[in-house]
Amino acid sequence: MKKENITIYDIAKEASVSPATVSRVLTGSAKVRPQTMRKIVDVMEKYHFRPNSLARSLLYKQTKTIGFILPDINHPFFSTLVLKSEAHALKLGYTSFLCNTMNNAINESNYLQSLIEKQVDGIIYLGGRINDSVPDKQYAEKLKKVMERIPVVFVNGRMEGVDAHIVRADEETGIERLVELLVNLNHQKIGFLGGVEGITSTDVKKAAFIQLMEKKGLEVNSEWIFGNGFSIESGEEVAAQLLSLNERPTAVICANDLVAIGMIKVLTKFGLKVPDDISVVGFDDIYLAEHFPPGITTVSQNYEQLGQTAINVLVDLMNHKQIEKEIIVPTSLVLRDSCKLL
Amino acid sequence: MKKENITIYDIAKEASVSPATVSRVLTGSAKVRPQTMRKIVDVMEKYHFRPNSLARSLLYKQTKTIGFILPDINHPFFSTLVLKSEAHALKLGYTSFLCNTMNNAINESNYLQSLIEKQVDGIIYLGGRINDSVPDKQYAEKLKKVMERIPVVFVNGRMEGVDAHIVRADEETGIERLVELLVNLNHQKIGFLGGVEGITSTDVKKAAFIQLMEKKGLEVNSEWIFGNGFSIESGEEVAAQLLSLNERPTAVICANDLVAIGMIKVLTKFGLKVPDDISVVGFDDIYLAEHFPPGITTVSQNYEQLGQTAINVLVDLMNHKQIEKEIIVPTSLVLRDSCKLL
DNA sequence: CTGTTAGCGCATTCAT
DNA sequence: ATGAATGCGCTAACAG
Repeated sequence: MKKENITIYDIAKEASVSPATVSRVLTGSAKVRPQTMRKIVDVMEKYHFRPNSLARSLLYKQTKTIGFILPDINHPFFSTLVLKSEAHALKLGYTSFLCNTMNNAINESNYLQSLIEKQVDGIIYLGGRINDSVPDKQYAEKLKKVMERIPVVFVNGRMEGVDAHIVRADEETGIERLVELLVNLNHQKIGFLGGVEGITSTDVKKAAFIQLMEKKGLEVNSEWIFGNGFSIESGEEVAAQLLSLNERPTAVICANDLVAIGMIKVLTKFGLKVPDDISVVGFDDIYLAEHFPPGITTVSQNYEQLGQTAINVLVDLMNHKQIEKEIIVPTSLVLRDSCKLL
Repeated sequence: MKKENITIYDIAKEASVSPATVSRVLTGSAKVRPQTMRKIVDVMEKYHFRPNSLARSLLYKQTKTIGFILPDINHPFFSTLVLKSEAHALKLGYTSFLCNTMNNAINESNYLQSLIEKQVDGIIYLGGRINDSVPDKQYAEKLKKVMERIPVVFVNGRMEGVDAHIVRADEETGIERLVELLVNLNHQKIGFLGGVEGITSTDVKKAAFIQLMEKKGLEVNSEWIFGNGFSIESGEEVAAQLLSLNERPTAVICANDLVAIGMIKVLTKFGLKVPDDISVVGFDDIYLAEHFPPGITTVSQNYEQLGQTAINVLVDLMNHKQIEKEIIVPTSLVLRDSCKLL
């Protein structure tokens, strides 16, 4: 079957006008006599006519479309961020392509290619290779080429050698708040667990942690800094490791809430109570952090603001507005019940 | 700035060939002399040329694009299902539009409109108005019109008066397994909590529950059937209500895992232990069900199979293959530790 | 094997 | 206020 589309020509013929006039009522670009207008609108409704945005986009050279590149929509951090971003984009008239790379570099390249061919007006890069502290040279080059033609915004990431516009949550300050909180609760033996070495968000957090600890004259015990991953499962592993330590920290900061959840789960299983026996804090404030017992003290990414800012920057870029290279969105401490006075 | 795109004409000129020949190397639709081919490929690479898929789609009348309509990507059920579906769609060469309606009818209509204008090849309808047991007449009509031109697949939903292709998890059998499990554990006083009256998935489950209970000669106490929502919060409310009951069931089936989580959280807070004092089971097997203490016994939606099937049906529809109107994907019982022998 | 031409559906000149 | 003609970028005839 040939998909026989209804076009403005069909409408024009039936309404005994020219295609141009139909187009005028579609765009409102010029005055049309009310009488003709009515006739045209009637015919359009009769056939449930909708203009083909492909044709329009081909002409206008814009598609009102944004591509999101991210590792995994199933991770609450991303699903929340995408949700908020997409909602804001919709308000601004943009529809969103979703590209889950599953941390697969080939998927990532293919998706990038596909987005370009589909002529998206801009790309929001939420994660993937842009988070590698030591990025793939070739991919960086490709990304730079892309950015010459299409606006790209990195969220919570940066790629060495790629001078992209960045919108990021203030993870440093978030970590600092966490450290200060724990110190105020008399903790001195504090660990940092989970995350992945070489991924910017982990490196940033770890660096902020170490720096403030040292500044406060507290020991940074490298035995209390380990872990590999962002999932509940990796939190479970980390907890097991922690349990086997000779000397344990009295409090740990986890790379994110999922890791904290995994930790708490295993610690509890082995009879350690959180926060009575050990204080555990997370990061991200995924919606679960509130509900997972005992309620996890964490740092909120302020998803709505982060998402909206990213979209706003992207749209500004599309409109060739001058705009700062890096915008930092504040994070905020969320107090719950997973840490207590030592 | 005018977005000056590189086109096959530019490539053709620089390679001293005709646009048609460039097109041929792009599509592989006809033989090109290796020598000419090389020349063309070189020029294409030099300019990082990528064909404009809008032009191509305009011609082919297909965009290799699928639209997903769903309430909220932040809900783990949807995020998992979308993830699996999108991955499969990608394998088949399709890119996905994401449309979060936030249960807002206006958003839903707008998105539907937008998807049509963007000429998506098909629509996967994961939730929203298609789940209303008593659907909006006008919207149903609109949907029917859409379906005349674009394949649509409903997942876990149906809409009265709209004869759509449906792919759904076997929720009835899932509920039956749950009931049987609880009965085998000697429970007789069983409640069904959460969900929303008038939403098909809730109605289906509730009906299956009542039917099997009656068949087994067990009392269906209407005081043990209540709740309004699919969230953790609604689970919390439901738990509070449950606690105020004169006579309580010994086991409850929750409309989904989030409700179960909310319930368990509040019950625990009020000193009731799950499963010791009351058995609680969920539905969906979101990834949290495994990790939320004590580990929630539930029914898996088999996301991967469900998602793949939905995409396969949609693609078959796009290829005008004859295909069953309704495909039921099996669900499976997942045993964990939230219920025990009475 | 390669070039020329027409058309996908729409919006926009330029006329009238 | 309206119509005719043109082009957005690409591919599929149709020639040669």
